[in-house]
Amino acid sequence: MSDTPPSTSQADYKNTVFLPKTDFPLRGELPRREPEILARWQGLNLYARQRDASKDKPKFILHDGPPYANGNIHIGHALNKILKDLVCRTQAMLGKDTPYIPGWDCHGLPIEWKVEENYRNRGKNKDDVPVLLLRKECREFAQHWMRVQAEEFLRLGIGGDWSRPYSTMTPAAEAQIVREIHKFALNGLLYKGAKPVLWSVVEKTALADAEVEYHDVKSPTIYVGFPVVRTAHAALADARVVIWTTTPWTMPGNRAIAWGKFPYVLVQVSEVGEGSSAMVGQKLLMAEALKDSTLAACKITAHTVLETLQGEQLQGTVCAHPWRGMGYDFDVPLLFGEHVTTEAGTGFVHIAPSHGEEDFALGRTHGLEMPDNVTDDGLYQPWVPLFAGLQIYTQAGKPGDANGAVIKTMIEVGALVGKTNITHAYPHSWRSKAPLIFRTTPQWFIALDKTPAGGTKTLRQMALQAIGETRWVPGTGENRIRGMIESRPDWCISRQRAWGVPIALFVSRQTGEMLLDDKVFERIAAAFEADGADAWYNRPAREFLGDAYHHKDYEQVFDIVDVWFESGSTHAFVLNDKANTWPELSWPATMYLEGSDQHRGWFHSSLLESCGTQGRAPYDVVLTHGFTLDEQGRKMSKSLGNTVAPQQVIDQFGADILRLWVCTADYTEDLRIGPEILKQTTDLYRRLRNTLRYLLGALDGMTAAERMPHTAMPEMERWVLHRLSQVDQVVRQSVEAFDFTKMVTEIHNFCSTDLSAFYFDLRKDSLYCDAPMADHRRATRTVMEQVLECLTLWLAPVLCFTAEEAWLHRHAGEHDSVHLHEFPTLPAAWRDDALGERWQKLRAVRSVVTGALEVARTEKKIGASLQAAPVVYVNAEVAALLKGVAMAELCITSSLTLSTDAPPEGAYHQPDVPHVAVVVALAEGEKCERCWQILPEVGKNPTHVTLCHRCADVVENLSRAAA
RNA sequence: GGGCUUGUAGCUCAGCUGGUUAGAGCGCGCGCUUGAUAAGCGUGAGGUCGUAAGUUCAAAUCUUACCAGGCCCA
Repeated sequence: MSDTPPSTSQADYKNTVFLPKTDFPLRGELPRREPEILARWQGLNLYARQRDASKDKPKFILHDGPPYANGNIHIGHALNKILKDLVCRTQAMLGKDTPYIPGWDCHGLPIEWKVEENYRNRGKNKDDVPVLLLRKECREFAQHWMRVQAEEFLRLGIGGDWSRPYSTMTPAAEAQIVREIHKFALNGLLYKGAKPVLWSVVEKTALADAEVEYHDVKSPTIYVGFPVVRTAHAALADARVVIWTTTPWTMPGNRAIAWGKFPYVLVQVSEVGEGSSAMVGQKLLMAEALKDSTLAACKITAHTVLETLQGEQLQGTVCAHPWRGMGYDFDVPLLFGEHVTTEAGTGFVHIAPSHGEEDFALGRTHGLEMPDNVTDDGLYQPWVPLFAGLQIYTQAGKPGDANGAVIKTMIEVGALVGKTNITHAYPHSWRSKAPLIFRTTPQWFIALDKTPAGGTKTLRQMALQAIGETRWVPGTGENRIRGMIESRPDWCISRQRAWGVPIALFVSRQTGEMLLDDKVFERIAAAFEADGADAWYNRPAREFLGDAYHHKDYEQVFDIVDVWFESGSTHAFVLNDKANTWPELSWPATMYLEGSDQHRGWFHSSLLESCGTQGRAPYDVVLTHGFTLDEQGRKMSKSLGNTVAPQQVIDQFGADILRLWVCTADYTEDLRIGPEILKQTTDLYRRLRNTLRYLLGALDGMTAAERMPHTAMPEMERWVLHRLSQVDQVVRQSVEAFDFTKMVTEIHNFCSTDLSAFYFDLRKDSLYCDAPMADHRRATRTVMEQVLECLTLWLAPVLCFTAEEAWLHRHAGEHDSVHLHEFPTLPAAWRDDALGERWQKLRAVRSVVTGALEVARTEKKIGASLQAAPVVYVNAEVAALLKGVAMAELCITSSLTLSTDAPPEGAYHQPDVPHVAVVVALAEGEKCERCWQILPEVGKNPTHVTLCHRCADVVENLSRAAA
């Protein structure tokens, strides 16, 4: 090295190479950096600036489905909110105004429970707590979790007006909800009916399904013979129809017997065993399939079969209640029951319409009486003959004296045929652990099959029509909700609870009719507007009733409305709100976007509510997503230990990783997440980040003067621009279809296959070694600048933090943000499909060369591809394709020879690329110290003996410029 | 039990109305590079398309059953 002039030392040549230079770090360190970016957005007041900048653009209104404010967010919440954010951000970048007002669902049972639990822990009984105090604590509880969840959503990068969210518990919301209820009262769809519910006599309240748990208990079961009094079938004239029940206490409520479509037998008892209740000579009717088990249970040891008949033949048969003449003188008809099976019992089911779901349905169909036999605390009502005042369950949750008394009376009248015990699953309260009873209670309903006042269609018909007029994404959602709306019963909207919006009505004590008076309704709504729904509890009734009515004539309804009715009304108090709190919104929403469970939930209730009050759906598009599962496709549960918490992902990887995960999975189905999938996501992220980083480094010092017009560019640069326009098209189409998977896949493959593995690799030589203002290099940097711009903008909705970081490295503006820009509008001239096809072929030829190089590498003939100087044998057609193409540059070899001669024996070729064969030779000459190409010319330049001509020129010019 | 729905390489996804040896990216193995370096390039190995019948000249693609999941109901 001593004879080499200092100015031409290797180290100095290295300094003349234009390597990528950027402060954009290789590693994201997202958990640390994202909060800084969030703080910057807050400082910029970004959301407000976005709204301001887009206020004249067409609106895309994504109405937020309110999560329930009672705990930290889980991965499902994260998925939902990220998808919403993706929709809003992509639509905004397409040129729409996308105001987003997040909301919360605040009323309802789970919160009420939690607050009650706090009381119990302090040794207090919730019944002793004034209702307004309870409601206050519920409100504070919900407020707390709203704040917590808002922070968590914000951290995910969800853009929205977090300073003005909506909630279902503001006075304005509660007032509008009550107005919506009144609309249903006035249009005639609201009515008072009855419904069987699971009732706790200990807590003196109905229980929701979620409050019920099942435990095995031992129950007395009795076989009772109902004497036939009228029949079309002569043999049955003096027979008894045998029913079986595990709840003897329901016998006073019996009003019918149900049969099934299977064979029955009439047997005559000829012998009974020890302790049998049956009597010799009795004729008993039971299902053929259950004969043996029934006879055995009733200890009937011998019998004769008198007759076999089909269930259908029982039509018209009527029994007497076993206690006829003792206050139970009504007829007990035999009716067909869809639910009757031969799985257990006798094939006859005792029907007590007040004490069972199916009993109730059958009773309604046939107009059976629904006696109100049981008090709130589990006693027979005073008017129940024989049993008034007896107890079904005690206040300790133990069986009372009712069952025993019923059985005793059955024996006395000779109706008991048999008695055993059974252990079976029975519903219990999950709080008091007391057994529950079915009890039919008065409730408020919205009628599905009634035409509202002034309308021409029933609510069900309107809803079905609205389903057809809505765009469902994916399309399968339409079937699902249609099936539900077609078959659902009337909507029961009342709940006997404290934490919610009361069904603020008055009912005449005299007629039972509800009071329908606009003025009364307006006073109620005005009071709610001022004080919230608490007004219903803390103001006297006469304040609402006014002078026209006397409060003693009316009963005030204190049931609260189903929370689904409330959330189903959000469109009314958010999109359409009277006070114009959110003037940027409008009704109906462009889109509702929730998990697929909401076909039964929010999509459903919003549809019914809106059809009932507005005659159409509150949305144009409904997008649904699946559920998050673990990597094995199992549902996540704490007990399985397979949950993935969003907080954990954010702390370990960053929110952008979670956002990218959403974009790699197909959200129309269930999505899996777990360690391996997250690792894959970080790998994808790294590729995207590195592509941005490389471009930022390559563009170091880029100036406008360097830019080159499209038409002056080399073919390869024009090909890249063509690819940009293709990707742009896919991105836009994917956004229109809400297909973010396709969008991200396209971008990622472009980065990987076209840029990193091809274009960047090939252009390193020009970028690093050409003179700064060489045409070739200018073209490269002009294209790279466009590529960076496109990638940053396309990725902005997905990697909202990383894209911002990249954007600011390129456009250092104190007040700028990538999120204030739209997708790039690319010149139509960039699109060149012929060029695209041509380059596909060129890359195929290239793949034969790289294949050949790989063989040479394996044989240790070469290491780097620049050591090679392949000879490529092609036919005339391929030769024409390659004419004018710098093949050595394309293949990153130091030189390359084309030949149309026949390839020698053993030349490398690939079956998928015909007429191309390659023989790898070593490049001749010395290695240029600067560009590393091996060329014969190296050593010929007296000043720069280790450089090629190009590099010597560049270095000369540089040192001249420096001097 | 009912309604809707899913099952393609280790992972995430493409495979249109049935038609040549089932594709991509990532990961993995091997090699190269050390001037994108906790990066980059090349190359290779991975799938009897959940299982089994059936329709058809031909099925991942249509039908049925079964198995394993998911959501909602009962």
